[in-house]
Amino acid sequence: MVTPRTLRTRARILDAALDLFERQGYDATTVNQIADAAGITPMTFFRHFPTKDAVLVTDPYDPLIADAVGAQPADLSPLERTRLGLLTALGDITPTEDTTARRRVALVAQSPSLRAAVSVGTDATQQAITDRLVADGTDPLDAAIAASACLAATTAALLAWGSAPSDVTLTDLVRRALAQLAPAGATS
Amino acid sequence: MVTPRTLRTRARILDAALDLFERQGYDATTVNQIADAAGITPMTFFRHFPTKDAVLVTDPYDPLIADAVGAQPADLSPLERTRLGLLTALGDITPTEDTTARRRVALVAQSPSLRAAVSVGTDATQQAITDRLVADGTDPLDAAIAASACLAATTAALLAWGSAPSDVTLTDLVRRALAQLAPAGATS
DNA sequence: AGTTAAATGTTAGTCACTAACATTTAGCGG
DNA sequence: CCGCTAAATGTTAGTGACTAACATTTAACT
Repeated sequence: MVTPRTLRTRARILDAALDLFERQGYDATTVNQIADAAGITPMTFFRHFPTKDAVLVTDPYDPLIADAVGAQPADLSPLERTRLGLLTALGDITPTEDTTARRRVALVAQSPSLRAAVSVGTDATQQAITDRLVADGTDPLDAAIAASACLAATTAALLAWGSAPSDVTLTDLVRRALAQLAPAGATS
Repeated sequence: MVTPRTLRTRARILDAALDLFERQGYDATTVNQIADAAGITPMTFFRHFPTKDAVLVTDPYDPLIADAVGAQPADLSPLERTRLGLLTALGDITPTEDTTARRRVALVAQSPSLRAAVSVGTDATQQAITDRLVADGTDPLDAAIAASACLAATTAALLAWGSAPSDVTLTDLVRRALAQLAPAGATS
């Protein structure tokens, strides 16, 4: 059940955490400090976020992305299908860009331990794409290669976006990243 | 100072850890158990390996790889330089393939938390390659994209190798992985 | 306003990992 | 073979992320 109270508490944790992370760094900030600043107990923190890094790392877009990949013409190479699928999905996702998104990404880009946390999420997305490709008859290894390479390029663009000038859009950077993986002479 | 005693202890820890990981899984195995099985103290474990996952995850090849990338013709695209550099470096690295390598990789492939640990190492390698490309005048984002995409494909091949039939060599799989990132019609 | 389920608090614990200091052990010269 | 010394190990005590079980409060809805 999603009650208003839950949302309020969640928002307060998020505010407190982002603030502390930016002021003292991610590693130097303890969950206890976040809980204190949010006026709650450490236990309550973990009821809203399964781990400390979950405050910064969340991406529930896996099914959407996998579907977009699956919707690409099956006669293309796995890499092309993944590439075009990601570009398509990008259009559906970026509208959500709220103001805190950039703060989050900038923080993630700074800490190696956080990038590890991101990689867990990416791993799930990769698996979703891979499964979808394999279901269409692609060899599992080829599928995993295509998915992981495209996602790695996308992630590189995402992290760069965190510290890019504010007039640079995420969409631009991701397009540029995926363009590098395009077969020579492709236009999209 | 590398004394024989140090090497013995290190080997005993490694044996005990691999054995326990394979029998009970990585997450279900505690450092205390490893220390007990190796006849040492938990503290001593951490003097030989900085973290629990360091027993399985180690790759000191960064400078070698970065150099191989830098040695590729500078008029190629960043992606091509990275791709060819990795293929070159592969020849210098794979001879080290000892019997436990496959056990290690197979274990890593199974646990998400371990793949996160791998990604920390990969991250360092990516940075090394990126720096090298940037030093030659490549745009930082383009460099990061090329490095991360190529490494992601390589990692996918590595993980697949862990559970591949024993007559499949790592070299074959990596070549296949990187071939997918080649411009259309390339031969190497 | 009262009921009740959802949200929070409390307590006690595990596990990875660290710091400071004490103790043992192995490798070395005599 | 013996002692000396530095390297290796042990001990103790602690921090921080995270969990389980149970008690308590709070807010949504009638």
